[in-house]
Amino acid sequence: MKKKVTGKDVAKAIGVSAMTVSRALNNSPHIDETTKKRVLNAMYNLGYTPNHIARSLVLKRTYTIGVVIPEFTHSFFPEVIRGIEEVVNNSGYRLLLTHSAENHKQEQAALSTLRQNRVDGILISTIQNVKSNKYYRELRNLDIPVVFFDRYFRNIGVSSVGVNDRKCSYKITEHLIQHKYRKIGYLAGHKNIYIAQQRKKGYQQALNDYGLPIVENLILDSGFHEEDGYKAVKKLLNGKKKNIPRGIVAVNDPAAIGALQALNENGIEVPDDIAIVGFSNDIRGELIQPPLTTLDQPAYEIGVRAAKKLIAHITNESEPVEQILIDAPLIIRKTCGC
Amino acid sequence: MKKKVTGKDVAKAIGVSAMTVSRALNNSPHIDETTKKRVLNAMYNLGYTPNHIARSLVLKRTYTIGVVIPEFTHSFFPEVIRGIEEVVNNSGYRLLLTHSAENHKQEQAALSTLRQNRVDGILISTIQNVKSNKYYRELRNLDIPVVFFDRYFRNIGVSSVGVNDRKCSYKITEHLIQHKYRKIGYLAGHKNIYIAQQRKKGYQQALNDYGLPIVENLILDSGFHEEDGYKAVKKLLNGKKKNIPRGIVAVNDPAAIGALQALNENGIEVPDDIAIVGFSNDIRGELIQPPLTTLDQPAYEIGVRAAKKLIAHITNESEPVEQILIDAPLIIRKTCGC
DNA sequence: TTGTACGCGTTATCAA
DNA sequence: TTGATAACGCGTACAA
Repeated sequence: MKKKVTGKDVAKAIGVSAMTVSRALNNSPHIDETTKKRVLNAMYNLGYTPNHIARSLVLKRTYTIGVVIPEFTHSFFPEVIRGIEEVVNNSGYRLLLTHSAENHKQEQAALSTLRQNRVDGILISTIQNVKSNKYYRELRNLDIPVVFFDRYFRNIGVSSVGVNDRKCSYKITEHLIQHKYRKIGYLAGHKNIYIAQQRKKGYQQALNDYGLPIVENLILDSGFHEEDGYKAVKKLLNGKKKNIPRGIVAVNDPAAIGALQALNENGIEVPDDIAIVGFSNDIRGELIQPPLTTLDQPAYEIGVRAAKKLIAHITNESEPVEQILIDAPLIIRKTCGC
Repeated sequence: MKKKVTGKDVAKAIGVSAMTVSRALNNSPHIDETTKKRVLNAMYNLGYTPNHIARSLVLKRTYTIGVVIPEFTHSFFPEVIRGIEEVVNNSGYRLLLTHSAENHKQEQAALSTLRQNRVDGILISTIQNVKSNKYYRELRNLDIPVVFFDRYFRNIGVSSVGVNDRKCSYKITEHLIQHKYRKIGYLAGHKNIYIAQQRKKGYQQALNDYGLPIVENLILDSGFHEEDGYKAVKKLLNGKKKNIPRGIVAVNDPAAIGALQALNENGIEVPDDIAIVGFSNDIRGELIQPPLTTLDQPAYEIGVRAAKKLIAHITNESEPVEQILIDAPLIIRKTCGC
């Protein structure tokens, strides 16, 4: 294990001051070209690597962006990170990645880690079972800029980037209605999540706009995962016949996939007996039988937009707080039956 | 934007020295319990967050581990990261994530970034088109420990964690042989990648051990992606009949999935006309028609083992260099036809 | 163009 | 148990 070479070592090696080394490194105009070359040469020969830690300490900027993601397994977040990563790297920043595992304590710890590391800004997608947004309101008072992505809150003075859940949910519900479905049920996500609320509202508004009644019994309690959709449909099939819809709008793809499995197991033909649509364009939706009609949640773009907005906040003190909504295109496959 | 509170501020607020604050923070035994409580209280009231940057500068340790991954889209690496993350978090480290995008320049930049940030160690899965391992040999001479994961080199004095490619490839080839397949082809990955070489060797050795000839024409040039498998099989089907095998061992699942698509498009029944097996247990393998027989590359475990080994190297100067090989269990589904 | 002095926020060391 | 001082590696401000 070699000892680390410092700027001073480089300076000593060629008989200049540490400042000259620093100037060579940072392309200062106040340095002779010849001297600069000598320094650069010596750096290379000695295997010098600038100490970003020390640099950060004096500059009070780390050029590092912190990310908090709630889960890793789903294909969505890795894709978002790819988008973030693209922007961040091209802007000379680094990425410090943390993980909340859908757990409040871990999320707090993650935020604390990022702050201790003095990241210049934070991108966060919150955990799901948020009881109140009081905690997140405080992020506004943090000493560094924050941008929410995918899962967000409005009206708390923090910028966010997400899909236009309400509008898109409306769109896919409308798609079913336009194809003559009338009795349309809903597979709901967690009540406390803003996006779940919005998607439900979109579903309800579509029914409303087309003069269809909103039937509470057709709205099934569920969650965001396969097992949630699976259980909800199992329960539905064991319940009263009159509560069984002709079409189902699911809060997301995993829930739809779980539901589809339950339907398949019970010999119910999709879409002939019951149609079903999802939300998020999970990688499996295309392969499952029958292929799932869904909305393409543009993960990569969400990452890109969120990262850009955050860097704007970092760079420009007066960058306006904004709720950025991205449209999710409809992907028509087989489960809608058209 | 509030000004950041320092330890000095906390000290001043209650009339102690900065050292006392530091001691309270680090659970030093040389501090009075009452004083400690006063300090902790003041920290809370002032909203103090320790500056990890400054701490790292003096301690010469960042408690940060750097990761270089070659790609993000595939489901494999996110899962590895989950494993790494688990270990790293529970050991009081942080994760600095970088991305090489299968590109040599970006990989070098990533390593440079990590070194500049003075990470305590590096986990790296190398890019694919490596011409020589000369570059990676130099990692051994780095001033910090390195551990390869998934894609690695042997005999260059650096620890690594990966699946036992040769043995597992042997195992899945043997599976085909034992089910009476005789004319078995191979969909090869890149020549320069160690794991591709190993998998090919496993395939060849299985043929050999069972007294089957190794026919060069049955070994198809290919790559690691869907389109590579797709093209290779298209070419095969347009070529001479005698070169068409009864079974195909693919270097990995994406290649197998691409190949399967080509077979489907040409009306070739799998497994009745041609059987095919993959390697890596891609999330899609289960859903594709027919479901893919493959080997379950234990991504999470690879991440865990690699992170543990790295931390061992960091903590213990004389931790032995080791090539850790993990077994990939066989997952029998439909494409092998048994 | 180059160098010197100082400070960034923290901790190790030694003295009180 | 507590505090003063120096040091970590670098950049800003100023002087030469």
